[in-house]
Parts: sequence; structure tokens; C-alpha cells
Amino acid sequence: MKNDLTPKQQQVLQAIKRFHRENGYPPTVRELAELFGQSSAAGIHKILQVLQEKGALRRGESGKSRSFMVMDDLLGEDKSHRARSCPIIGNVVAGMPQLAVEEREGELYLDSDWVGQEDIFLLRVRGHSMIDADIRDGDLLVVQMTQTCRNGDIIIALLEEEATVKRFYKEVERIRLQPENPSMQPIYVNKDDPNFRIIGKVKGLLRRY
Amino acid sequence: MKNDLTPKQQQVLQAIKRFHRENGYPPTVRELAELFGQSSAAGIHKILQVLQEKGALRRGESGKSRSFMVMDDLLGEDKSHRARSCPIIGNVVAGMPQLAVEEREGELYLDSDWVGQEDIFLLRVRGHSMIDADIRDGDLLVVQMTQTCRNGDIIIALLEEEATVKRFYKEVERIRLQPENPSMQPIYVNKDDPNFRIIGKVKGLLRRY
DNA sequence: TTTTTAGGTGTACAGATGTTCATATAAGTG
DNA sequence: CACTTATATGAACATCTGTACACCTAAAAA
Repeated sequence: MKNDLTPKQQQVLQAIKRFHRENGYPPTVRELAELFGQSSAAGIHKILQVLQEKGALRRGESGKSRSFMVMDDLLGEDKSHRARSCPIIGNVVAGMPQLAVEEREGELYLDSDWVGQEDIFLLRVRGHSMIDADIRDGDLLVVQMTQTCRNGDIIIALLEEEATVKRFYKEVERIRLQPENPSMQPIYVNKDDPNFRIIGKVKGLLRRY
Repeated sequence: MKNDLTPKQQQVLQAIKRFHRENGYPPTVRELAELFGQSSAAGIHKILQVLQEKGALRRGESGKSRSFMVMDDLLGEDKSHRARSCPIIGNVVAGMPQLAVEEREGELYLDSDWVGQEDIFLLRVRGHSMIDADIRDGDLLVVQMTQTCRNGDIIIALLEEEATVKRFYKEVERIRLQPENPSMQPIYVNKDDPNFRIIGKVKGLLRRY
């Protein structure tokens, strides 16, 4: 049933793709109607509904303008296959509710073997404070955003508004943060310390020479 | 003047590209503002105007929704080709004319930003001999196969049937191979030494925790 | 210091846009 | 013929969206 599109429905799909390709953004319903020389948007609108039901087209929430996603085009992303885009964050900032977009400095495609389906970002390391963990200034850490850490995990923690890399150990009533550098003393924090917050755990490292 | 974008302006461009890639259609001004945690659309709107003046962004006629065209995107970077497959080699073996396929232990997709169009493979590091270069056992080195090295390049060389990582320096009549570890002595070889062969240069490092 | 620049907030408004409804036409079907 | 399906029209409506204006803040420049 899915692929049983009428000629007109196929033409509409093609028109959306073509418009998007030529203009860089998808058309509106009225622009589509105009392309077909129709004076009303309602006809196209109905066709679009059918296309959605048949699974040939996806749209954003109702009411969103130009929010077309031709499923065909999605298969293009499938070509990049195992690759997933991950944002590069220059700096972990204090008040991150989700992830401060202001600090985004780019993106990189990573193998999904590495990043899985999790919520991943790349953190640019500043300074040489982690040199004992064989982590250098300028390296990128692959960070999975999570609150659930297991003992021994390397985590990114926000301590006094500053992001640091530590090993995580949960003790009876507190948390021990063990620096990678054995000559440095561990830090102890209370689980509910407002100055302490776990951003995520480190899953990998990328370096460029 | 064109490329003189403030950090924020670059971030806005990145955000548009990312939104478009993830959703299939460009964002609205307000959606952008929301991404940045801003409560008003006017600030973003102003930035968008600047981006247009600087030529980094094109838009449809005034009033058209979501009509963004990031100039970068137009430069035909085939999104589906942003990822490239690179073989993982467990071991550099002696008689490699090309690359011993038998030693292949897998493959990984890497961002073409990183690997370019060159002939790239990934070499699994064995042992702790390079720990002073902040390279660990189990790390993957991104290696570009080439014979042309410049002074200071980190290279993979085959010495006495064994692969090592060294810094490359060409001297008058010989080549100096400087270990990453400063406490180790450099090795000198003749350019035509049959026991010596350059496999390629190290362009990056991948580590998994 | 004053001035400029880059950005941000809040409000407001006009036009763009998706959506719905009632209605119509033509083609195919039983 | 009546009945369904696919499509088109025109009007009406609720939001969405881009844009403008006034005003504010912080940092950099003069």
C-alpha cells in the first residue's frame, strides 16, 4: 500500500524535492500549489496528508511552515551509514540546562560504533591539567551525557563552575573524585553539593597532529 | 571582510546547518533563539542580517519563513560523503607492499574533515613504548600512507621489521628518528638503508575508554 | 571618559502559512 | 444510476513568522 502513489502524489513529492534542491529550503503549501498552477492551497494540503499517511513524507508538528522531510532524502543520510554527527563544544559552562549552544564550535561525524545512540558531544580540552592521563591541550573528549556513573568511570564534572576530568568513585555518604594524576589528592564532595554536577562520562578521545 | 565573523555569528551559522541536517528543513528565527536559550527573536534576527551583509548567508524574499541558505552548504560538500571508511590494521608487518589485508581487524568511519582524500588507515598501538607521547596501548593512530615527510612530522617507520613511531628529521646525509620520549636516544639511518622504510605519517589519534 | 559595536529583551504588527469547511468536478466502479 | 476516489476552489481562521521599534548591557575602541 505504501508505494501505491497516484501520479499527482508522486509529482508533489518530486516538486518538494526539486524546490528544496534548487532553493536550499522546502516550499510552503501555497508555493507548491502555485507550482502546479493551482489557485488554492487546500488541494495540495490534502495530498500532503495522504502522503504522510502513506509514509512517503514526514512533517514537523502541525502548523510548522515548510517542515517537509521527503523520506527518500533520508535514505541519503543512510549512506553516511554508520556516521553520526556530534557537536564540538569548546567549553562546558555553568548553567547548562541542556547544552549551551553558545559554545558550539563545530561538528564532526563519528562512527556509530563508537558513539552508539547516546547523547554525545565532543569537548575540547583546554590547558595541560590532564597531561597525566595522556590527555593533551586541544584534544577532543567524546562525552556521553549521563548522570549515572559507575565506579571507575572517567567523568566530566562541574566543580565550582569549572569543568574537570576525574575518576568517579561512590563511597558511603560522599563521592570521591580521583584525579588522573596520582600525585594529586582526591576531592570529596557530597552528593547534593550544589557546586557539584556531573555532566557526563568520557567514552573516548580524539587527537589531531 | 567576508570571513570576519564573530564567534556568535559562526555559532548561529552552525546551528542553522545542524538544525537543517537533523530536521530536514531550516529553522525559524524563533527556533534559533530558542536553541540559544534566548527569549526574544530580535537578537537572532539582527545577527541574521549581519550574516547576510557579510555574504555568509542567503535568504529568500523578505518575510519568507525558514528561507535560509548557508553558503557553506552550497559548496557542494556532499553530506553523504562526509564519512569515509578507514581500515583498522592491527599490526604493521614487514613485507607490506600495499597493506597487509590479513592484519585487518575492522573498519571505522571517520569524518572526511579529518582524513581528507588521502590514503588512510588506522594502526592499533601495541605496548607502552609510546607512553611518553601520550599514546597508550590500544590507541588507534590515524596514519596517512606517504613517503614524503617534513621535518618534525610524526611518522610510522619500519625498522628492522618492526614498526615504530618517531619524529622525522632529515639531516645532511642521513635521517634522524627522534623518539617521542626525550630520555631515549635518537636513531640515525641512511636514506637507502634497506632495513628502513617509511610507512606513513601520523595525523591523529583515537582512544576509547 | 564617551562612543561604538555586538547582542539581548519585550512588545507589537502585518503578512505568511497551515488548516478546516463547504462545495464542485471528473473519472472510475458496482 | 448511485457511490466512491482523487482533486480543485474559495473563503475563513488561528498561528506562525519575519520584521520593526525602543531600550538595555557589556565589552572594546577612541
